[in-house]
Amino acid sequence: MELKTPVIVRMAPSPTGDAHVGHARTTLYDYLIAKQHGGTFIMRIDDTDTKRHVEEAEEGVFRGLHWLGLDWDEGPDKPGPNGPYRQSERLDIYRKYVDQLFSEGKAYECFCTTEELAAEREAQQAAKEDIKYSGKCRCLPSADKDRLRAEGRVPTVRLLTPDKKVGFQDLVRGWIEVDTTLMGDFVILKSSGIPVYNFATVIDDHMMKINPVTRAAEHIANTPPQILIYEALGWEPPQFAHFSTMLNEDRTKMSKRKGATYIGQYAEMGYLPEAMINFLAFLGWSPGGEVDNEILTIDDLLEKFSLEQCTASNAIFDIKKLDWLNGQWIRKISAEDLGSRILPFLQKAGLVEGDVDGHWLTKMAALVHERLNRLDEASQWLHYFFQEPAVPVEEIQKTLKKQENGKAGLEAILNALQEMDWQEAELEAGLHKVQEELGWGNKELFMSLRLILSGGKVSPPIFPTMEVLGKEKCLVRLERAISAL
RNA sequence: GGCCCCAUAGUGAAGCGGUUAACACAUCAGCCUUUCACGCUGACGACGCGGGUUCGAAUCCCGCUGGGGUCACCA
Repeated sequence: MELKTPVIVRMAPSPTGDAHVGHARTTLYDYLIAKQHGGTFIMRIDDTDTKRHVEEAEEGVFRGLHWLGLDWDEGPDKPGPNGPYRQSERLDIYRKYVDQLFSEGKAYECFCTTEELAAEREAQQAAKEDIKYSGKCRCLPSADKDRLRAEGRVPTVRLLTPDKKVGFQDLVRGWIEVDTTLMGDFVILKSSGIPVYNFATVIDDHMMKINPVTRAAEHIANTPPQILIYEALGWEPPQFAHFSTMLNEDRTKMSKRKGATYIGQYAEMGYLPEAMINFLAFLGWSPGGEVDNEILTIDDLLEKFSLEQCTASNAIFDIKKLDWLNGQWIRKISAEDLGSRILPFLQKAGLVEGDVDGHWLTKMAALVHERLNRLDEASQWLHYFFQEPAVPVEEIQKTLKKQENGKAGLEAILNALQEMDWQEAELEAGLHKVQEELGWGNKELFMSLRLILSGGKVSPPIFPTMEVLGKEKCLVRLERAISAL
């Protein structure tokens, strides 16, 4: 189905303090759609729920999105022709349209209390009837209204919903149709004078000329009532696209209790924004056909993305694949870049205070470049560059058990090392020479050296490690080990 | 429970009436290797079930089953 032009998309999060991964994916798709069509991307804050509103929460959402490298053309932080961009600042606008519907007889006041409505619903549930508003206040005589008002009741406004079928052509799912008799007259203006989400959204989307309306699948059920509002106002509904839901491994909706759901958490775990974007893009979309490479930059996505290739089925957030993708991205950036990205994690692990010599940092990054899947793993690979590791005496003895003169051999190595030029290549040549003289096997020589220098059995290749560690530290550790044996 | 959406290997997915049903992650094996990785090669592994339609169905239709969403003066 063709996309109507001009393309103006919007992302409308409620301010929750951080960007949910679902927000992030929708924002990414919005961003791509807008850019691909030379359109506009508007950020709008849906904060009509005053009870939940938290200051700074909006900023938190933006921070997460910005970290990913996503940005928009207009929004609360980017004034433009369609402002204001917070629903809480557009209340007058909504009011006007409520009044219009009211005066046209398309909406009416409802004096039912929350308790009465809850009781009504319960009764319906018990009787296994459809759960919907009965329409009790539809034809309330004005005398009754006055009486209720005098009692102090403040009415809500409900839309008079016609009995019919409403449908729409979803850009990713095709035709979706619902019978309105199932939903009853719904509230459009709360008694507080603030419109309900569905109403505010329609007004904003229409005034901002949003097309297509893009959002997650949980909004499918909101679409029919929204279309009814468009129709009541005499407006033409936009095109809609509902993206698949992201699920936990156990197929439940992603939530805080079941692992990381916020972008900020992924940043802290050491994922690269580039990898996150790459990963999120593939959850609910695929380039289709033959793909030679799944490592895509945002520019690649700009070229390949299409609404048509979006999937309608729910997708499980597979963190293992994210890990792999993140590793791929780590390998893709330069060692220097990796170094600067690793630094905060080394600081957080308490290995580094303040700055580190950039050249040295780059060399360390190079050592772990092919070994990292996440940035936070750097500390476990590099700790011994900053801290003296304990001497693993037992492991060293085990490694040298076939050598009667293990200790003497290590002393010979120490002596030879003292004379060496501290360059990777020199060290390699020099140590091979010592190895020949000693007659030790690879494992005996290099594993014991690795144990002594790094304190463990696993490390990057030994020669570059020695070079980066420096002559002094290496000799000291060797001496320490010899006396400990 | 009503309504809506969805359904290809463990996961992400290609496929749009005729294919030996791609590819990627994960898993397993081998190679590479001075440890760990990276890399390379290979293996395992799928059309949820039942009916139609059709010469022919993963592809179209219906039912079932399963999963998800939604039924608020939340968004």
